[in-house]
Amino acid sequence: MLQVSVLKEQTDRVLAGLAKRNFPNADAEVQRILGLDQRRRQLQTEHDSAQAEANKLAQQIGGLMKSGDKAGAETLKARTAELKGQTKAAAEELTQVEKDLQDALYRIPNVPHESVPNGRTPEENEVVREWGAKPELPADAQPHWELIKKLDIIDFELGNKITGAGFPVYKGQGARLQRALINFFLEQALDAGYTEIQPPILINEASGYGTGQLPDKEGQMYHATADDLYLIPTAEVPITNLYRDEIIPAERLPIRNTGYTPCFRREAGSWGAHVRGLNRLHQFDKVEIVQIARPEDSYAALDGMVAHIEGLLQQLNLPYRVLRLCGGDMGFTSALTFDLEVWSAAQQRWLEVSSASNFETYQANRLKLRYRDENNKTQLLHTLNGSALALPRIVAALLENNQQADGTIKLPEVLHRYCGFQQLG
RNA sequence: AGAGAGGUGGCAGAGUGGUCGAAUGCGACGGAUUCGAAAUCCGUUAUACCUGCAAGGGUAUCGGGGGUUCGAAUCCCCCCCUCUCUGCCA
Repeated sequence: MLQVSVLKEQTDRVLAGLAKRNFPNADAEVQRILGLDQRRRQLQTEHDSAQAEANKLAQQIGGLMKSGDKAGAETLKARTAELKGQTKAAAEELTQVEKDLQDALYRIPNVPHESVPNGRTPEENEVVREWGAKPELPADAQPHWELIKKLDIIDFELGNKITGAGFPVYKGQGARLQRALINFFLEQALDAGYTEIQPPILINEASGYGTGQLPDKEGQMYHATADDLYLIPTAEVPITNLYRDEIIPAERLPIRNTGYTPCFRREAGSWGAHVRGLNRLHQFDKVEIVQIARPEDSYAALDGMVAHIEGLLQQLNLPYRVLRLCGGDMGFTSALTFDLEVWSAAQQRWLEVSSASNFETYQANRLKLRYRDENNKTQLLHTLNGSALALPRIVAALLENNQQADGTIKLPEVLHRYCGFQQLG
């Protein structure tokens, strides 16, 4: 969430940013928050001064009791009772105001970076660059959902039997290709200086709030209600929450972590014509990269992450393009997001395989994730993350783009040593 | 899962109703001493919020929440977690 101080001191910038997101009623919401904050401070002052007097009286009463002055003590107690009523009333309203304030802040999305283009729909995202040539396919080329059936490497029917729709079973070369991709991605991240993390894939409620999945994306996560835990939608959640409530020593910055996890998304209401095959799943595999950086370094870090992801796609020889998301298409918590899309030759469309974002202090504020600056003052850090990469659509593009006339699939050379084979089929 | 013990500052560890935000030790930082270092000595060493131009002042926090009391780290209730033993188990 945003800091009240930012809303107060940079109101115009915030409002301009929210307009870029087409966020309704921004002005009224911000004014309401500033009003609540003012009331909060007022109540805090009232509470504190009443409590301060009560604390003093309690000491005096202690002294009187010791010296045996019962009557004097009783007199002071009467005054104490009065103060108690005051502190209690102030504390109760304070709790309510703080809750209202927090709820209101939770509803305000992050302020977009100045480079974020205007726009409401994905069509208005800015294409930053394109790489690679779209392949020429054989005449009888097929989409990946036909190829996987023919090759018998990914089985939706079986997944349907044991779990349900959107939980495919990877078999034989399909399973080995998954493992190979995961290893390739992890090794590449290690080479780039990231530290590998294996986090839990169930998280508690506090972690969900920390990175912003809760409260607004409640319905997107699978909820294990018996233990009140959530299945992670991305490794971002546990890996970033590692640093919740921490003050990081400056010399440890930036923190660069990577991790492979399965990811679980309910994707409620998002099933349509374009979600066949591997295009959208309830469970999928992903290697994530996460950075925690000083504010002044975070945009360079974001560029570095995008460059790293591009390097992966180039080694896989997948044509891709980099998009700078417009205000209307950006995630709630992000200040700037680059999406990377690969060309799916048989479907003749771009598939999103990665999203890299800088959240600035939006997550860090919830996480209470800080460091000490040169003046020894605690400051919020910036958090960033990106997929490097999500597997299913990579597999879809690899299959479609590399299908041969004889029905086999040629795999990019970089994967051979990880797979133990050079082609599928 | 059952029984027992316990959760205190960066760490270790005292504190069982009053001047305790908390002894002491270690660590860290600053200074003295030294040619320099070790040792020694002196000092500093949490976070958030309120107030103030500032210096400062105030409030809260001893796993979390609630309660008793003029006053709670200390007493009571609920929850969470850790350790030991027993059981179960990859």
